[in-house]
Amino acid sequence: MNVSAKSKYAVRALVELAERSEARPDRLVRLTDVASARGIPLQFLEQLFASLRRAGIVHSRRGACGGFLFARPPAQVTVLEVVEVLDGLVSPAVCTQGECERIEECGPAAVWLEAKEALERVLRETTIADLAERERSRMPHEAMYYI
Amino acid sequence: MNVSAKSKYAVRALVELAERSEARPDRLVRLTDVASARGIPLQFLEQLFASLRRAGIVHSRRGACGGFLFARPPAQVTVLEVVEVLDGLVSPAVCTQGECERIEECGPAAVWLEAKEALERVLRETTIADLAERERSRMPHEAMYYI
DNA sequence: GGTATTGTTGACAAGTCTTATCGAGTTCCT
DNA sequence: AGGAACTCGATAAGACTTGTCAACAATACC
Repeated sequence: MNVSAKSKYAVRALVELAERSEARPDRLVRLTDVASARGIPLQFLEQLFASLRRAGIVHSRRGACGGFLFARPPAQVTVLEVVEVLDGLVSPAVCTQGECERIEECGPAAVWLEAKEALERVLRETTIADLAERERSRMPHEAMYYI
Repeated sequence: MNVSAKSKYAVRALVELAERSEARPDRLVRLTDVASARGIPLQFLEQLFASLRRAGIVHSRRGACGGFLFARPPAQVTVLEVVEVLDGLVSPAVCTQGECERIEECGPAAVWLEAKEALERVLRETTIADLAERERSRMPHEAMYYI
């Protein structure tokens, strides 16, 4: 009953990406910078962003001056979406017995389903932009200059 | 982001235990019977019930005519409690960085915390007795006779 | 064009978690 | 005492997590 390190890393990295993209909309963001800013193993982060790219959450460009940027505005990327890409479907539990044909009558199954829906609701209502906003309002960065 | 098979097995087994204890309050329930009734590997179930016993959820007696019974009424045993005994604390995520001293300002951490609370709320509001009740009302057992 | 820079891909590996299985030990009824 | 029934610790296969490594491909800049 845990969100994996993958999802946690990815959410933090996407918040960093959102901040850097907003500060310098003209250029792509290198993973090297994100990794060192947030203390995430670079080569692990590359794996995560490859998945995010395939899922259509970010775009990338190779080569010098390459990097990543959001495919959609961060306000349209929910935490739930990120978690599902990296951890698979969020479903606290499915019936252990494969051939359970009376799922409708199964008390335990109903609880797991309710739990899943409560969890999804929370994660779906928060976007990457929300998190970036929260971070900015609570931790005004001295080193961040607006030109 | 999954409840382990341990918890799912345990909840189902506890529901069975509640039903059998109610039907025959005078005698202890053998795990052999629970395991075969619910299709749970017996020796795996023994492990789970050893944990439940240490956690004070059930009592046991060894030897002939031994078995298990609830230490408290099933109406006072929540699903959350069972899951926490078997799966550990239900916390979707904690900060990946061990030495994160600004937990209060961390946007991502707040989301994980909210998710955790939503999940706990659902699991805490359901008891084993509720599940046994649901099962009884939806699946009236032909073989169950009330004297 | 050549070269440095940057993302892409796949293989691999240590550690941990899950899901059991086994056998010896312990307790209690008869 | 003897045996039935439950208890407990050790062990283990397999999957998953969390990374690491190395070779490769594309792009910009000189």
